[in-house]
Amino acid sequence: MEKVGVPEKTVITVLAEGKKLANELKWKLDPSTTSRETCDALVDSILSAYDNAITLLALIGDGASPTSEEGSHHNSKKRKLFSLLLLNFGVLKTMPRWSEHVRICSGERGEAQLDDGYNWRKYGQKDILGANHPRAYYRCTHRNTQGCLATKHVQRADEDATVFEVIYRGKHSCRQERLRQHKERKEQESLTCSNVSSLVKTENRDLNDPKEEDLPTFSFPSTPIGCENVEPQFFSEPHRLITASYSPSFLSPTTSESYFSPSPCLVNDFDIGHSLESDFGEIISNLTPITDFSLGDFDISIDEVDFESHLLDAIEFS
DNA sequence: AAAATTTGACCAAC
DNA sequence: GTTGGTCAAATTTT
Repeated sequence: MEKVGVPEKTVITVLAEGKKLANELKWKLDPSTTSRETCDALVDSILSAYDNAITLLALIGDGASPTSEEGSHHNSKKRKLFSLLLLNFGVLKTMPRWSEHVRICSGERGEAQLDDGYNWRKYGQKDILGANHPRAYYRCTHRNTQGCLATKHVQRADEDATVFEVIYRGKHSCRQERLRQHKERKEQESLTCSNVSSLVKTENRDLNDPKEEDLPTFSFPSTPIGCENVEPQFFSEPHRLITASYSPSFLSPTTSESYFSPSPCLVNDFDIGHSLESDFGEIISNLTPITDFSLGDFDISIDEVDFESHLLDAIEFS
């Protein structure tokens, strides 16, 4: 079994991403040429990169490494393990969640507006018990390339077929080139479109809210959970709520949904029904179970530069 | 050829 | 046993 400087490699991957972003921010820092939103977005991504890196280091440093054994493994195996890791370590569970209601109004031109500026990749659809419409699952397109863990799911409301419930999980730590342009466009539209009502996002940290200081190994620098600065302008600039800072549409840009008829127009607030189901005590207690994992053999192909592999390798060889 | 979606299978958690 | 969430092969789209 070859020994590779894997933890470094992993964290470097993430941090390098953060550095790129920071560099970008540096050049765009001039307020006269760059909007506040752009800077905010960059800062958010940088912070998320830190989050990821710190999470990785926390995993590594916590003796969470299983003893690796011989065997064969493929990428699929790695990916499954990755998901499991995310699950076990509460990386997913602790991610900030918030929801939005999107009301679509017919007549509006469709596809182009079914776009929140983020690049989503649909990875599943599920019929939900008691619901009239299926739920579609999306993850950030840049998950593998940049380690962005943001996901969302979208579901048409039972009571009002013109409303979609969108539940987000996790901040984007990726670069989203389209976002800025998209926001600007939406902003213009909202000035001329009277249909736009209010946009309120509701995060669900109020219930079962762990003290942020209670985060030992997972504590993230400025905002442990990260809800607070997912979209800072929502809190610091309330007057911007109605603008396109968050657009009504959350469907995949290139996707014409199989069951969603398009044309988003206005957004309503929405109180998420369920609470964050895990607190940090649980996370810590969850640190142990992962240890009885045995990973397969080790092969780092040179072309294999995706985040998940790095994470797994990091854990394997820490 | 590459990227995104569809859809049944799979799996952990009730 | 269900159920909600994810995976991944097949398929479609670009």
